Amino acid sequence: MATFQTLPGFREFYPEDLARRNHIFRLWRQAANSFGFAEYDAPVLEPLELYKAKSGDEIEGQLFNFTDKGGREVALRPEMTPTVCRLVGAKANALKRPIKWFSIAEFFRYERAQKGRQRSFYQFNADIFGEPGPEAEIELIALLIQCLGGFGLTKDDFYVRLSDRDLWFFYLEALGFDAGQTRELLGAIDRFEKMGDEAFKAYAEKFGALDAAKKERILGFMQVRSLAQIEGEVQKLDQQKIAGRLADWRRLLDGLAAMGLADFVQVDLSVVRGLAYYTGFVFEAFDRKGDLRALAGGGRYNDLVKKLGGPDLPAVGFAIGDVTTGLLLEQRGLMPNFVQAPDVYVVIGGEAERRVAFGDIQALRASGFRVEYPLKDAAFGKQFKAAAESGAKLALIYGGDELAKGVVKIRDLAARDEREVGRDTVVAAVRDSLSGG
RNA sequence: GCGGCCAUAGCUCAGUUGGUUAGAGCACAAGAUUGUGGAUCUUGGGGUCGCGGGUUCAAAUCCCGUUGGUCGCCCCA
Repeated sequence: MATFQTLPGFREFYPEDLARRNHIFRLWRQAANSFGFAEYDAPVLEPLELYKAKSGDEIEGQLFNFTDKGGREVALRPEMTPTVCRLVGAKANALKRPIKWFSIAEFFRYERAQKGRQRSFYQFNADIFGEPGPEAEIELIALLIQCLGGFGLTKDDFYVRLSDRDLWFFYLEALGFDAGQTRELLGAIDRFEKMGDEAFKAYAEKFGALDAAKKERILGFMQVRSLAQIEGEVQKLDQQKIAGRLADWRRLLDGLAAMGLADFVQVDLSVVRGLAYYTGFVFEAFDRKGDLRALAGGGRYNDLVKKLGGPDLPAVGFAIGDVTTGLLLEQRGLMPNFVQAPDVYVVIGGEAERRVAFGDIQALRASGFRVEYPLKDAAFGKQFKAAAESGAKLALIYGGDELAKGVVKIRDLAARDEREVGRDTVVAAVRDSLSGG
């Protein structure tokens, strides 16, 4: 038993694990590139204050934070949003609009691990700054769908639930609730799916029992699953602001439909997301079977850049995690089995043959072939076994006979046939054999 | 921060009412096999039975604590 253990919730990536992680990262990066997003990165360690400024003092309980040797209060980053707001805010006037950025990075949260959640995890983050209209949401939701669809996941595997915190604000305002009550109610709506009626307890304790008729309307609004239903619910309210939101909803849904993504999205006003800083559309991606936690989440946060000291800059973004994505791909059999087979395995007779083979091995590797050979002398039988197990397509045989004749034997391991070529033509012969197969 | 379950070899696990030197399969390594294949056979390395304490003539086994894992609650950026 090892004396030193991995810290709780932290992750080690053995080669097979890293191959899976790289596979996920590769497709995310490909998706972002095809959408014209630019990649950035930033420090893992940030001032603690950055997160407190965004989320409040309570956040400290969820952070890996400490005092550094210079007396600074610091924290390992639990998310990218405040950081990217700072980066963009600092240069906002010099950046071409729209600003479309993404990153793939590791994050840390001091929480108990559970299924799909570790203390260390990776997230793909994509954000658009400087675009106030729903065109930014169209772009991001399309990218989110591609970030899952790229693996072969279909509309039967996952979907994106769409909602709108602004619409909720206006709706509750029209029902006569003030801002404080509205915030509390949005928290209750967020918890309702899990807790049922219990979710409204906190509101009742603060503001007194919820009027039964209004509660009915709130529960009814949560049931809304289409634009037509939104229109039906709000037309009686006759509010200018709500009319504006409806126009944005139409543009958003029309745009997504025109991209052929209508089957991936579902209007669902029961989603509000717990985060108070979201200001408009919010969305979450879920496994259709529903046995995993959220795959991805995001929304509009028009006030955050300014709140963190930058200019007044509208923004939308989302994040998608590697843990839940990996679980879903495993469940659906979409995680490829990664084997790193060499092109060529070199079989070496002995000391003299090894010295000759080394020259050719170097030449083959310099030409881009993946070449392996036994580090120590071994019986031919064992070497052929190793060659077969390695998955190599070809074996090159450097034995006493070949050396004497100035040739190399090339064996096609699958076809089990061999030919001899002159030593000076080995690279060309290997290239020929591999391209022919 | 709170609760349920779990912990024996790298992995999956067996281990009798507490009783000799803790086992198997897989994996790994060597040999059979000094010029041809993923098989087979033989052999080998690998264990503080998570850790600490207690009960007992005797503990992998029973008790307490602790650490870690896992699942859930709170939270979820």
